[in-house]
Amino acid sequence: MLDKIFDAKSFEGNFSFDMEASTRIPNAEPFMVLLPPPNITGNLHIGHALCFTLQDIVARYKRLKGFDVLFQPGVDHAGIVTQLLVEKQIYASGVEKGSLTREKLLKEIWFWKENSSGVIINQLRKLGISCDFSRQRFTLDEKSKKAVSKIFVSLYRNGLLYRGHRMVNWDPLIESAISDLEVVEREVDGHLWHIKYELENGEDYIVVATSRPETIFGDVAVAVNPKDSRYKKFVGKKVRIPLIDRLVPVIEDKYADPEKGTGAVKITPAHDFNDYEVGLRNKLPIIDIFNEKAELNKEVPEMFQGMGRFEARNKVVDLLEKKELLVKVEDIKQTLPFGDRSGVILEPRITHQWFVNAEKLARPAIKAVKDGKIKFIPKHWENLYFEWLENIRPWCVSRQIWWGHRIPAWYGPDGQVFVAESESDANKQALNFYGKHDVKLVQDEDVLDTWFSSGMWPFITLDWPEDNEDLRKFYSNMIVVTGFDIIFFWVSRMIMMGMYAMKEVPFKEVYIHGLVRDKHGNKMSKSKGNVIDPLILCDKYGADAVRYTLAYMSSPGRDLKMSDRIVETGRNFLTKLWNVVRFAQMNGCVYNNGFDPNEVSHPLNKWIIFETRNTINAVEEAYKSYRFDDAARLIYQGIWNTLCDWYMEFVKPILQQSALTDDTAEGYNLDQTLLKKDVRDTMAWVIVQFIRVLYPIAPFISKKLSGELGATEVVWPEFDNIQLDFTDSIRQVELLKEIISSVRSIKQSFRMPANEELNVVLEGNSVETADFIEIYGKIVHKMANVSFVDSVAMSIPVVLNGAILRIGIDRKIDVQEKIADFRKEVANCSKMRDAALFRLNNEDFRNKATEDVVTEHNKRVEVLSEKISKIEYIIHSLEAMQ
RNA sequence: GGGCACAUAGCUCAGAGGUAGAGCACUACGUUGACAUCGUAGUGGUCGUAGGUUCGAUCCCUGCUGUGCCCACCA
Repeated sequence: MLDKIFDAKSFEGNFSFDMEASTRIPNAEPFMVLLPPPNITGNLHIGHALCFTLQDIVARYKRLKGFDVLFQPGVDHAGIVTQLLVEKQIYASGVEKGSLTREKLLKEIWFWKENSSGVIINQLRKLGISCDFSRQRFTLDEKSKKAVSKIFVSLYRNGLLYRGHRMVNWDPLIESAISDLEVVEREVDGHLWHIKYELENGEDYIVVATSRPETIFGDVAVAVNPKDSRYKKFVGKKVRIPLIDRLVPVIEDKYADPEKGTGAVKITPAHDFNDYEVGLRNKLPIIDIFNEKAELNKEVPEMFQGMGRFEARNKVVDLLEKKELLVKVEDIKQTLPFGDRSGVILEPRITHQWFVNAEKLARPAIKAVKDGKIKFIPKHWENLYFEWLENIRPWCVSRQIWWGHRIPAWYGPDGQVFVAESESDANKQALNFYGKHDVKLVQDEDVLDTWFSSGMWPFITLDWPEDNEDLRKFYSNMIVVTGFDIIFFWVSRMIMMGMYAMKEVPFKEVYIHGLVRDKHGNKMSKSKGNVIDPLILCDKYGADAVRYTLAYMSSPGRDLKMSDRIVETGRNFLTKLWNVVRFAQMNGCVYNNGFDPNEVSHPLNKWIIFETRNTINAVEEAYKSYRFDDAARLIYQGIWNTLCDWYMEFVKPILQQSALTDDTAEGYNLDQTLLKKDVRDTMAWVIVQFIRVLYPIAPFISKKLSGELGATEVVWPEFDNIQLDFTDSIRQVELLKEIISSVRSIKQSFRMPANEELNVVLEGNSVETADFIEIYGKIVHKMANVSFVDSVAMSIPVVLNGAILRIGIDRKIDVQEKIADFRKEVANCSKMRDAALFRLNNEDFRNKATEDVVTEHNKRVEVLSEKISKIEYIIHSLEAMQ
């Protein structure tokens, strides 16, 4: 027997789903859920909890539906983030900055990884995520390394990957190139300094506006627009760069915008993307004035060398002012590029890097989605996907850090590049190239962008390039569930890489979930202190409650506002379910494997079977279309509003001997014991069906309660064999519900105590009144405290659907208020009826509306008319009572 | 500058071309042997705004306003 107190902690810890996750169904239809590998940098946050819960629901649902489900887990090495984190720790422990070696760092990170991935796996278990942990993978494990090298070499040989010397976004803190996607634009306050550039002969000057005066040392020209008459006279002449007196030409270039600044712009090709282009167009030299930390290098006057860029800026401005070369300073808002990981302002920098020709890889990836081979849910995210891929630029994949996939390229002493899957391959190539053995090759120091390997995750996890059954089965039979923020980073790259390596889409569906926010709708962040830890929530309310709540709130394409309060809704529901099973147990309900719903005879049982079947069919539709919110809601309503509020109350008189009279059974020629058994079986059956469909969302409690009821196996409910005729049962139960509600409502509105015993008369012809009273009399008595009689002296009449109920009263009651209510209702009904009539009188409506709608309108008018005349009759009789 | 999404009850959100829904909150009553993490009955909305399409629009289309987000540019 269940405890009175529902305590998730008492049983959730006892379940491990590893076994069932690794139990596969050999010949069934394959289905794979690709878990986005969490970074090894930290704990799981509430966003992970949402993402993983939703995919776990899918995985469990598919398993119940008989698919061969592979739910593949893993963790991501997360290059830059991890390295920054571990470096920080090492430095904090007293190691001096320059002294850290590659070997030492990697050793420390591997140590960190072992610990961290263990923590993550435990957190996944706690959340009940049913991955197959025996197949855990790591984006930097040996198999991944092989696959990454193979793809790298293949892309290189096909001309889709190359080494180039060009301008990239450079992070001076990390001291590495980063990709365009890792750049975040932020608006900051800045200044625009207007600086005099004097002509060579000193007779005149041009004023140039810049937000970066420290870069004047890298200036190689001043550009003006060819159409700008103001500066015509300067073109072709030379101006003097302040402070260093270098002479540079004034050139014409369309890039100079007469509207912006002063219309004359200084050109610094080494430190600005636009200037770089101008430089190329005009064959200007390139003067790089920064080192990799964005400190000024030997190209600048000695007093500036080694200075940081911001310090240099102040100094330059200072000197300019002293030399009266500063015309004015404007305050401006400017949007600057920051590194998303380091948080520092980035520098454009010309370096040697490896690039992927993303434009070519994007074409099949775009086509796959255009052709509908991959569907985004919700669909509108496809726009974002197309927008990005259609304007994609070369993808810089090399990083000047140590943690990651080392680039499989080797250099000869003359700089000759040998790209190979292994060092021995490279040596072979070198032998071939140089024609001699002893040429020493040096491997590229850099590593690959983390997303290079993440993009291969769908086939890396299936042991590609090894040909195997799982790879053939599961590749392209996957779903990916993830947030919109990594559509560019991850989803699109998986599609590009997948189309390239496998010539086929990796997955057919991409479910994009919303962002979890705090209760005010703010983004969660450590600095705001509004972060909700899913594991703390699990401790407080149980993992099932957290899962249920996340599912309940996840309507497609919408963000979720999370709070403890909302999780209570989930917890309360599970408590209710717990008590449902407790009630069933107390009344001897046990799941009976041989129970046949077709055999039940009591209309209450037929009715609840009907309701259960309908609801669960709807739940199935919801799961199929990934409407987790609908699924959660439907189960909630089915259990709480239908099973608890009605059915369980209906059958109490039957289950509880003392309240049972022979009448209840006799109407159906049933032995009391048989009827009781019927109800017990039905109740257990209904509860078990609901528990089964709840299982994907709340697996712990479902397992526990299912077991308590004696249904050891969780399988998806099947209703195909139910052939019952429900018509009469539904009509009767609907009337029953209406009677009970009406009596309760009348009692409340006249401020009668709910437990006051009253007599009622049922007048009507929709069902056989006598039979109805015989079957349901006791139930109505128990639930509404009224007894059916043949007549009453004084009564308050109530209009039911197809019947009138007279509620007997033994004293005069002020019915004025009630009369007013009824009048309001008449007015309401009339309004609705008139609206329907108005349409019916409209020829266009009759001709153009569908037949069903017209029929429905006719029916509505009829029903409303009847109702109105009944209410009017009631008003009349109430008035007579006064 | 280009694009996407959203706007429904006090709050959080579902919803459908044809009679507006839930949970929470609120009001009143209630501890009857599953459950006070509960029960019963209520209150509460011209579905952001202006047009258009339609027999009919809260739903479809367009403009507007507001909110959030993405991309691009900035001397």
